[in-house]
Amino acid sequence: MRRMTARPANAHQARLLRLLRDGGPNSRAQLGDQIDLSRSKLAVEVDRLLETGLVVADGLAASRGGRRSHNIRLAPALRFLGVDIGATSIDVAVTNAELEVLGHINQPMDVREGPVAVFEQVLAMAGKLRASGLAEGFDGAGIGVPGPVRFPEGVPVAPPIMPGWDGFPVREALSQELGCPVMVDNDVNLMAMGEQHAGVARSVGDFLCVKIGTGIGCGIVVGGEVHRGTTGSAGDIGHIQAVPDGRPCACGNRGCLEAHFSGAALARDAIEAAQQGRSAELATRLETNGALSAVDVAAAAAAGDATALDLIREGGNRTGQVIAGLVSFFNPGLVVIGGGVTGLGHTLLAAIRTQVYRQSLPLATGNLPIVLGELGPTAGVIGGARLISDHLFSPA
Amino acid sequence: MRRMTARPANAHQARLLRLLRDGGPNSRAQLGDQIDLSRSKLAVEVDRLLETGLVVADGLAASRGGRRSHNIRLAPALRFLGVDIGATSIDVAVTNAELEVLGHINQPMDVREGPVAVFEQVLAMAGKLRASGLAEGFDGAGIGVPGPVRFPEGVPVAPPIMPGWDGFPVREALSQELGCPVMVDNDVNLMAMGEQHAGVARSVGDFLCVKIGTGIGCGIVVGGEVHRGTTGSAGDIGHIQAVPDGRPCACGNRGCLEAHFSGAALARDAIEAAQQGRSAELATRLETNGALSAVDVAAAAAAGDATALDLIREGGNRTGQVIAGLVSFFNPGLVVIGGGVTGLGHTLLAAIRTQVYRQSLPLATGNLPIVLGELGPTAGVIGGARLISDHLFSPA
DNA sequence: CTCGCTTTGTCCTGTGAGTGGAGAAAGTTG
DNA sequence: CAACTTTCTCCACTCACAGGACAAAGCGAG
Repeated sequence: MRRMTARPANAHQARLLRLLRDGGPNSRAQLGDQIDLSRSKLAVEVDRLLETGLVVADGLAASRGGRRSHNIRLAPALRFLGVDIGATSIDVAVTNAELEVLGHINQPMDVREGPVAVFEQVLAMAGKLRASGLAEGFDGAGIGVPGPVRFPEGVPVAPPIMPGWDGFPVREALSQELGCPVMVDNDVNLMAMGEQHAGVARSVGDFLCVKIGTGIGCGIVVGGEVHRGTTGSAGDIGHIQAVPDGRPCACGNRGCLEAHFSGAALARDAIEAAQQGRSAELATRLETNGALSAVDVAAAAAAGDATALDLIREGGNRTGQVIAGLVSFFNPGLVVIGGGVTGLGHTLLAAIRTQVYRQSLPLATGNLPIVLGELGPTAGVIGGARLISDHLFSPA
Repeated sequence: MRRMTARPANAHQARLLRLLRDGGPNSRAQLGDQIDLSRSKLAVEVDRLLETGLVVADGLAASRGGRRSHNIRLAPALRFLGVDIGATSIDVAVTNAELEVLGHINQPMDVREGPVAVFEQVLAMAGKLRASGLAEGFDGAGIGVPGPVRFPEGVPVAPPIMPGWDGFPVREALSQELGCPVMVDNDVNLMAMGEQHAGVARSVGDFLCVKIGTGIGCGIVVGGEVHRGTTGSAGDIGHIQAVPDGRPCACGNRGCLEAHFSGAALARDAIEAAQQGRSAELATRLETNGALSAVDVAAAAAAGDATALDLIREGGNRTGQVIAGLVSFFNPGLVVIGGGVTGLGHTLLAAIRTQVYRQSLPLATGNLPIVLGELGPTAGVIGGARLISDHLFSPA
């Protein structure tokens, strides 16, 4: 099947496509209420979109006291692929044009195996989704990778945790393999876009989205747009100093936030605590599993283990301290906490909140919600779909 | 004289006004090269602007091998007022429509004397400039105040160092007194706009402008626009924790950057050093002046005083540490250092650079210039003129 | 000085975007 | 069936804008 060949011809059409994406099916009249165009002009643009096949008119809506309206909706066959490549696993999902997740699969995989191996896996996963009948093909894909990206070209630059990816033409390669347009971004930015589109950050213009997983990063949204920085490394807060003369970090400095709190650091601390006999709960788990991860710490904490709770609290304090600085600096309207370690839940959140509310200025924190992301692992893939749809739903 | 009554009627006219402001006089042909309009349409819009009196055509330019062009320029009588209210002094300047400073005066004054006293002073200074023949009146004024501002209304909110200003309708009050449109912003943002318009930050889209004066603040420019944050307190980095369990700060916390390094903190440290006999140079100055300020420390350092140099270096290190975090987070294309203590010059800059280049990620610092502002005390007033001209030169 | 060339500025017409009103189509309620 | 509502279509008019033709003004060479 030939996929989405057309693109909106002008800003009006782009606007209409986004309205349909974000608001679902709509009548011409309803669209007219949301866009600053006369009914006649609107009708013309809708007709042109119908001609291109990007949108379809199917069926009539129930009457609201007058003539029944035609349902205008985005082509139901449109499919976007959202791919979230994490440090240790890959998420792939298909969405329809409204960015609703139709299917989602996750596979463990170490990103350090390199782009070739990872892409093989991604393509296999995409193929599986297609084979299951959810899509006949993909009209676009948004990919997140755990490192800085030169956004216009879609190429990772100097990514610390994914050697072998530096300069690899991710966008071009995947675009060829998938046969559709591809956009690439940092995984944290994707998460921010996901929460912005369908999560807690709807209708917030300026917010921060802190992702604590294997590493720590922060998506920055200014005026509804992701801020990527001059070299694409904006939001890389894992190597901000959290503890003066603290632990040595892989980056060569000492006391980086990431060295003191992240999925990796937490696991290491937990193992140490277990081996030193400071926590029976963790020791048991270490013995049965042979290893420990953030999930074990969360479970131990849930079981009331004091050491586990301490670990979480201390990490939350460190993180909160750094976030407090960022809040003073950036003055966001919302802070979202997400990523793998959010399983640590309320204990973590409470520690972060305490630090931020105590250390930042009242004016900046006065009305500042600090909340967990509500989309979990789907934030990234929805963000990917959103990224590519924003691209495709803009004037050619 | 009646002042600027007209406003640009559409985006084209606004664009033309800004081109003329930033590029000086221009022929119709040259304007056509810089704007995406046909010559005919351009001519129409220029004619309309000529009718309103906002621009004038005076004289012919030298021939460049063909017909001589008319010089189109902004009305030469247009005057903007830039006002920079600092913690301890007031700067007022008049500019022409091209934002060139025609006259600039400075008066010491403590902002804590409150808005009424300060405005009396500002009006007196503005009157002096007018009386000197530099302006027959003002077409607009941009005011900077040393605290957070609710920008749309032009009202300071919860300003820590200027009690008595909270909620005072600065914009409205001054607009009445001056009889012209007024815009109000944080002084740090004004400085950033000044350096962006006429200083080191020309042609840089994303940059930070750190102002170290009585307090410490940071102007944030994203994509050419000042980021003010949700409550107008963005850039308030003076109360980011720089030293864990450090000195008590007026804000109630400990170890704030501002408590360890700022004009006020530096003066206090210098007096302490003088009294403890750690610096003969500073002691002499303390005796003759009865007090010490950042200027004295700068002079002592220039004279080779080791203690003074140490004070500067340590402050620079603290500041650099905080900036390093912000650089990792924001990934700017430039960092500008300005404000009163820039008299400390190269010693300070070197300390800041060392910390930033050591602590931030190579990708973020790789090509990051860290420089002193080049406009000094005029940055703020030029920024003020820029602020109001941006406002007036936008579609009504 | 005249001729050819260049640059600048003006005029005019055609095209297409966009508005707003009239009214047709399709429904509901009484 | 009449009166009223909502949705959608059609049409005429306005205005923004492009682009070409052309006039105005200047330079340099012969």
